[in-house]
Amino acid sequence: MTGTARSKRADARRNEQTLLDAAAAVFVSSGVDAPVRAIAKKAGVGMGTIYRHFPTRADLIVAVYRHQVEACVEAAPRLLREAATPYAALTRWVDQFVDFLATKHGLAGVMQSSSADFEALHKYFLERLVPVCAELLTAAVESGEVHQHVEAYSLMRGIGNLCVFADGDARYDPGRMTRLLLAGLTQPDLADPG
Amino acid sequence: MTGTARSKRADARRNEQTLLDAAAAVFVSSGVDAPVRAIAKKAGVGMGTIYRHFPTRADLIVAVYRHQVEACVEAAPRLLREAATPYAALTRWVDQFVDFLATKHGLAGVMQSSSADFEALHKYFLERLVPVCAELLTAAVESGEVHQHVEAYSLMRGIGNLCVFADGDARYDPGRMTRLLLAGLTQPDLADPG
Amino acid sequence: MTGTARSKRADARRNEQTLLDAAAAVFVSSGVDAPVRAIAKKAGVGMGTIYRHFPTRADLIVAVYRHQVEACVEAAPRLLREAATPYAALTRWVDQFVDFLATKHGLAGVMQSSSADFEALHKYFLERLVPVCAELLTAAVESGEVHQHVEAYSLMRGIGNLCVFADGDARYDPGRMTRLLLAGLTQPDLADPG
Amino acid sequence: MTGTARSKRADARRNEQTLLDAAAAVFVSSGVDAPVRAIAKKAGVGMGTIYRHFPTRADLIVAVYRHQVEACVEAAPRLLREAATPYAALTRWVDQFVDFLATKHGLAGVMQSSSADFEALHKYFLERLVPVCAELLTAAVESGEVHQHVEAYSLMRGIGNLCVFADGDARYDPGRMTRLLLAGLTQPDLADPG
DNA sequence: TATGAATGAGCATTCATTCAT
DNA sequence: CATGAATGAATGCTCATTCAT
Repeated sequence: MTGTARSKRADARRNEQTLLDAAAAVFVSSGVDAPVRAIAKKAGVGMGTIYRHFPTRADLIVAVYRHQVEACVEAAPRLLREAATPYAALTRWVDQFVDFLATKHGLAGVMQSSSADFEALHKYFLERLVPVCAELLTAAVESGEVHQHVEAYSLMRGIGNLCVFADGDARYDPGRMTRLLLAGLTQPDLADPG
Repeated sequence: MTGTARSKRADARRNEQTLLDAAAAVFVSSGVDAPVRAIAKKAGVGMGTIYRHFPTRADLIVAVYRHQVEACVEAAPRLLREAATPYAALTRWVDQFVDFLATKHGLAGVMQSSSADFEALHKYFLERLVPVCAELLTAAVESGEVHQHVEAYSLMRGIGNLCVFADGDARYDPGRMTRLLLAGLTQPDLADPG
Repeated sequence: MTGTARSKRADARRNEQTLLDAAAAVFVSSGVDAPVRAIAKKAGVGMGTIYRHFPTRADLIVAVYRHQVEACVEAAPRLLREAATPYAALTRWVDQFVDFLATKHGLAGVMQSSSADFEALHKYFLERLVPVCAELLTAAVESGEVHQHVEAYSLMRGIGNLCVFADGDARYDPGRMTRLLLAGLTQPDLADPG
Repeated sequence: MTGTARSKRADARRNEQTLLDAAAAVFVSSGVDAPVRAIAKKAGVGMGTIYRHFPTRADLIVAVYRHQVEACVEAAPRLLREAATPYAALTRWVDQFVDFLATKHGLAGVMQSSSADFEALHKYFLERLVPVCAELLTAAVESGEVHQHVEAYSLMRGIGNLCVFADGDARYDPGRMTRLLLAGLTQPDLADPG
């Protein structure tokens, strides 16, 4: 009995992983808005299977990226310990996030979408990442490295945006751009030119 | 005959302006992805008329925003003359561009898109703006204000990205973000934390 | 110009009639819930054409049956004038309505549905028919022929129900049943058997 | 062995009752068209179990309502004995049937349906009830109370129809309507108004 | 040249039914 | 025998695009 249940669960889990892999692949090539049919086809399953495992698209997207988001969350304390300074930790943390996000076609957009369909996704990303970012940011302010005030939410949004449409364009380097953005934070004051 | 032809052309021009005004209005309320039908209705013309004047959506979007893009292009020399420094000119130029872009629901996204559908749009924006941006950037480098090397193309893309999904989110300020990005350019060196 | 417009309108009108005929035919064979695709196919048009002419299913159903409903509405005064008594007028009016309704597979059901989708339909049928029925009923009460009190709404619902699933069953005669129902109204009192 | 078999059968019966109770509950809240999944969930069993016990939905519906249908069947002789007259017995019998049917969301509709899916259901209801109704009707004719000729089949269909869409509409009373229908049967003659 | 009716591909979603475990 | 995961047909609806008038 337990054996049967266990093997079924194992099957389902295996299948779920197949789904997540397929979805990840399709998201890369067609964006996170890719047709459910396309994902199902890639995974070699029926559409119903997708809906069974992930009732909403937001659920699927969260599931696809959860590991990497959690990895970001978990990386922060370590970076804060290991990096030379809080600002260095922030920089490396942002690097990691950018490495994750830059190739996820459309994720940045949907991650901050206010559409009801993506409510859960929006919440998940922000709830997990904003506090971590805030911690790093605060530490960097307190260490005297960051002089500009920016809300963690706003910074995350900016970083997310810098990653939009980044894949497939060799001439655009989101990592470089985020580094510059962070460098801007260290500026004592921004002269007002107008 | 000439008179008729002339007045016909005048008619056509008037007509086209009506179209552009209508499109601009609809773009504001429904984004640049708004159904052609909606634009035609707003303009009080048939859909065929829109297709006649603007075969692709990219053509229409370019036409709608051409004036403002050209205004950006033309503003650069003046800013370079009038601003206290080249960097100040660059900053004010970027401000102007952001003011334009940030409120155009969906424009930033579509402008950056590498989708074949928006090829023309993408090209137009970059062809017009990148050289101007390059000029300002070069001047700011030469004045010793900007220390970081960045291609104008890359910077334009970054600025454009910072404007994505900006409207409707009171907590995110694309102007502030672009200022920080530009501030990053003035940094003598970016310590490598990893 | 007028000519062109006129011919277009004529085309559209012709087309609309084709649509209504097709819908009526499909409603008979498959009920008023028939797939839009089926109606479109029967009419030899694309689905979009259906949606263009009749944005909601309720709109389509109303359009299909409007003539007959209006015929019922208009018949009442004449019947009241011509029939021997108000009760006779009521009877003949109900006969006419039953003749209309009995073959309209599913119409009775949807006509009284409280579903939001059929709101318009529901309202149309009841707003048109209940007042007429009330008039006939009142007259028959005042003439001393009808002794049982029944709201016109309730009677219409009952008559409608008696027509459900009537087509295709030779052994069930909704006309006969409604006659009996009406005959019940003339009864001075209903003994209470329990 | 016998003991095991017996207890297995007892188990099965218990199980089946659980299913029926669950189905009845779901039918009340979601109608007799409720998804199989919902019923299985309510019963705490897999969907396969439902299919094993009741291969078609009609089988399930029949099983759910069999007791009440049989109660109707069995009530007739008693009513015929106890009621003041055969017509009174008929009236009370119909009342009982209406009380049963009117609150079974969708049952009346499906019971009357000639759809192949519900063939078995349709047949069961009519085969059980028509003979009983015929008996009551004949008695009432013979007692001189009923003057109108109606086949029991036709009457049952009419009564069933009067119960359609009855729940959820406070302004429609199927009991009242069936009483009127029966009252119509007592009428000596129906004048032909045309 | 302008109009807008018509087309139909494309996508989301639900659920009856089957069958491997 | 029971379970419930998987399948995929069915259906509603939108909108870009074409083309007869």
